[in-house]
Amino acid sequence: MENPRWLNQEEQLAWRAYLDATRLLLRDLDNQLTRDSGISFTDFELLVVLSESPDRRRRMSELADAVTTTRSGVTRAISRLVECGWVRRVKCDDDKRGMSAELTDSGLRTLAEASPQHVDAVRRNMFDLVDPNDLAALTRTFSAMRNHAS
Amino acid sequence: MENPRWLNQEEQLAWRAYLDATRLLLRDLDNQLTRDSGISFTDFELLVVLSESPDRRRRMSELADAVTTTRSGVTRAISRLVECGWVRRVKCDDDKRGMSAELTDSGLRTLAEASPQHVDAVRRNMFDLVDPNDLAALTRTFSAMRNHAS
DNA sequence: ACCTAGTAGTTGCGCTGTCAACTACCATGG
DNA sequence: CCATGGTAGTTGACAGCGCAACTACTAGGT
Repeated sequence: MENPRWLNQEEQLAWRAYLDATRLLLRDLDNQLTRDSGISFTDFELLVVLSESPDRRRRMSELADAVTTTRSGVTRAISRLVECGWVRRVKCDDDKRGMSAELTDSGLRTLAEASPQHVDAVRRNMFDLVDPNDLAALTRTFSAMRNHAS
Repeated sequence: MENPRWLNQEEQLAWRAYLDATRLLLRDLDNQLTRDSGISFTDFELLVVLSESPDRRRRMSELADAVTTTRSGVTRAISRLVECGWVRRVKCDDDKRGMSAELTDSGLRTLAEASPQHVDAVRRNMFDLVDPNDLAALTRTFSAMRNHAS
């Protein structure tokens, strides 16, 4: 690495703003959810994925992919959610190793109650601040990054 | 909250891409740093801030602001860095409550060795994938978000 | 000078997340 | 039909982080 390609002025600006804003945003969203609905952000995301799944049910490993975490992370998160009565563990019949998580009615209700305030927070702290002409640039950039990391 | 302003299609796309890409990127950078240089990403950021400070020295609370963390987070991180010999704790003489962290020569050397590979990773996983015309949009957006959260 | 409200930093605690190791199971080839 | 390499999920050990409580100190008003 004899000739490092340092970031130029503008890239540094973008980089720091991105890091700072993201950390602030994620902490904020987590606080808002915990305070208003007693759910952590990660748990909320899992509930969302489950609610959008056929039969409100999804394999553990698919959940891990869907929210970009490890399998063990999902195991523990689902354990929490089961504890709360929002999710049920269901054995797969086509793969005896497999486990699915299934959203309960209570979980769906909780999600429905938490969602409006959450979207509102996402709007206030992000999308209300995004110039409409810039939205496509964000999508382009982060899609490219996600695909690259895949 | 009788009329939640749900995200539209494009906003949802942007939102998920942003979340996924960011998590992947941060994990990746942390792994790269740990593997290649034995430093975590948070610790690295602190070393950078210190290296840019007058006398390579900075108050604890300023460090917390600079990297968008809590004070307790900084206390523990600095303890780790002191343990490694990369940072020294220095009492403030103008404020007897105060503490500063000071980068040691060894810390500076470590930082200098780690940086090229790190910037390279940041480039490969982010800036190489950003259309130059989109960079300003990123800066605008995240600066606005940071200011809003402040 | 003193009292009080506030700030700087640290620490105990609990929570969450990751890694590596483990068990149970699948699936392919001989 | 069994052996073998790979996959699904869980768990134990462990590290990092945030909150709240605490100590030490500052600063402004009286």
